[in-house]
Amino acid sequence: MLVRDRCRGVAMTKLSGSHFKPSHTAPFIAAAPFEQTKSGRTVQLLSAGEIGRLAQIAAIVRFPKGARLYEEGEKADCVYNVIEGEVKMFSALPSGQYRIVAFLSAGDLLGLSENGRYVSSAQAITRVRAYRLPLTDLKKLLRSDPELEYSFLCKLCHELRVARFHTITLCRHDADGKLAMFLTELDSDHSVSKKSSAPIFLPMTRSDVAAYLGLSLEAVSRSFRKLQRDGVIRLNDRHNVEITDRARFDHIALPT
Amino acid sequence: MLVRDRCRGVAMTKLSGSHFKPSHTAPFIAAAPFEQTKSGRTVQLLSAGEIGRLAQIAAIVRFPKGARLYEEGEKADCVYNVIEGEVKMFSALPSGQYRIVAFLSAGDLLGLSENGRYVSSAQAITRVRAYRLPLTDLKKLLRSDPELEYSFLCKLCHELRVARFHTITLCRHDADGKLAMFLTELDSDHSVSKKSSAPIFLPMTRSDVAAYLGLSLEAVSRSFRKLQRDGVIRLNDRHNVEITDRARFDHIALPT
DNA sequence: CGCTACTTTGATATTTTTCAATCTTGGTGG
DNA sequence: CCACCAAGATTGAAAAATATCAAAGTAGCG
Repeated sequence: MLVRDRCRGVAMTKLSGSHFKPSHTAPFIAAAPFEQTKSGRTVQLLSAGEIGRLAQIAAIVRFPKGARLYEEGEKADCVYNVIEGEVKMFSALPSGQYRIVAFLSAGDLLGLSENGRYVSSAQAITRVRAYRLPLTDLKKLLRSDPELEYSFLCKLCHELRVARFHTITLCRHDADGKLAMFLTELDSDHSVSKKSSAPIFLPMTRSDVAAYLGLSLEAVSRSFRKLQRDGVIRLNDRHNVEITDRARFDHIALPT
Repeated sequence: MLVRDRCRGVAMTKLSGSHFKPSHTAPFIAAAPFEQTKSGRTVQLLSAGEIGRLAQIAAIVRFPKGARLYEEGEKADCVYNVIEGEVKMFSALPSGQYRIVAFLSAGDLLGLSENGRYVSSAQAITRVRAYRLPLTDLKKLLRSDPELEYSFLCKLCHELRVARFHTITLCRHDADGKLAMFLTELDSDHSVSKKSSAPIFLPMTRSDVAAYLGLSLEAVSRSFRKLQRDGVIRLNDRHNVEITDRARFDHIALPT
């Protein structure tokens, strides 16, 4: 069943429990679990049953590039689970600038509120597909389903770790180091193997990187070029970076 | 029943469900809830029943000033709920420096793990009293008690918001502004009313403040003195600050 | 094909870091 | 009770880095 979301005019697919498809079109929450695992990487936290129950309250929504999922201060009524695409979560500052507090992609949750209102804004960096979970339904479901709730708990722990690690990146005072740590972060998201030499995809602009790293966009640009001049990375194009000298790169990315 | 913790040699009190006392000596988890509230402030998330069930698996532990609650990389077996005192959570860097990712006090949780190991170290800044919750018991309890689990969920959301706000503080490039935002953070923790002119207590050293704000300790010291020279704050002693010109202070603390 | 948004590059100014020395303070022990 | 000691805090001067301002170059999109 396809319905039209009156509020935002985006296409929505209403799911029923029996219709949802297993892998790419089912709720997916990615995180590193508490327990010891062999891979040590992020995994799908949801079991088949949990996916099914979540699917019953979920609707698929699509956002074109640049669309706002929600605005800071707006009344919070939904949580989103990203299926594909990239979202930036940011706060606007009085000066007119903005700071990005997180980049979110497949398997991530956003829309967690405080006092009934969204704490920051969310905007699609690329075309985005996501599950929309009405807050009232979700709350009811979580309180009746400890297993599912536990998965959400793990996911939040994971996000907390990521946010706290981000603060360590931000404490650095060298732009090259910040950028290298940022690239490492992106790299670890998308690749399972450590020694990935596959190009890293950066959907965001230099401005966004700057707003995430607490740098001016000029400093970001200069660092990209400097790392390239030094033979540490190669910029295939603005949004595709390859690490050409892993040893030197890792050395720069090592927190100082 | 008083038992001795063999691992750390600290005094422990074993609680039984019927013995726990209601207010200051019962598990306490502070956070701003999702829903709209009148105060908008952090509240005790736990109901009487939840407190009781949590108390059954909890033991009170005491740590002298400077004691380590746990070390980064250590096998994670317990979560702590701070009753009183202040704890710093930090990561050591290869250079020998350290970065503080969070200060924790009454009502806070710490010890959340990844892959069965603690992600950062925790050290008592003052004398600390806390509940120790064995991870296996806690997990079992949470999975059987959705209401309690929901409270933990809210707490994690709260911590995530705090951590993300911290990144906005770290993006500033002026030491005065960072310090003012930090003082605001401390102030909002401890006071319910906004126009508190009560002195702010800073249990941590200048080094700790620096490690939290991504500054050198000299810069922190200079900012304290500068704000005092300008009549914005007054340092009663190293650990007690009073805001003497709220308007100017707020202006400096406004994110830029 | 041209416009617009994004990126790059250059020169200067501001700020903090760093290194070094001195000063305070809180605690200890005689 | 006082003196001493060591950790923590402050201050100064110089060096290093990014921010800022300004201008020109690219690239994607309609």
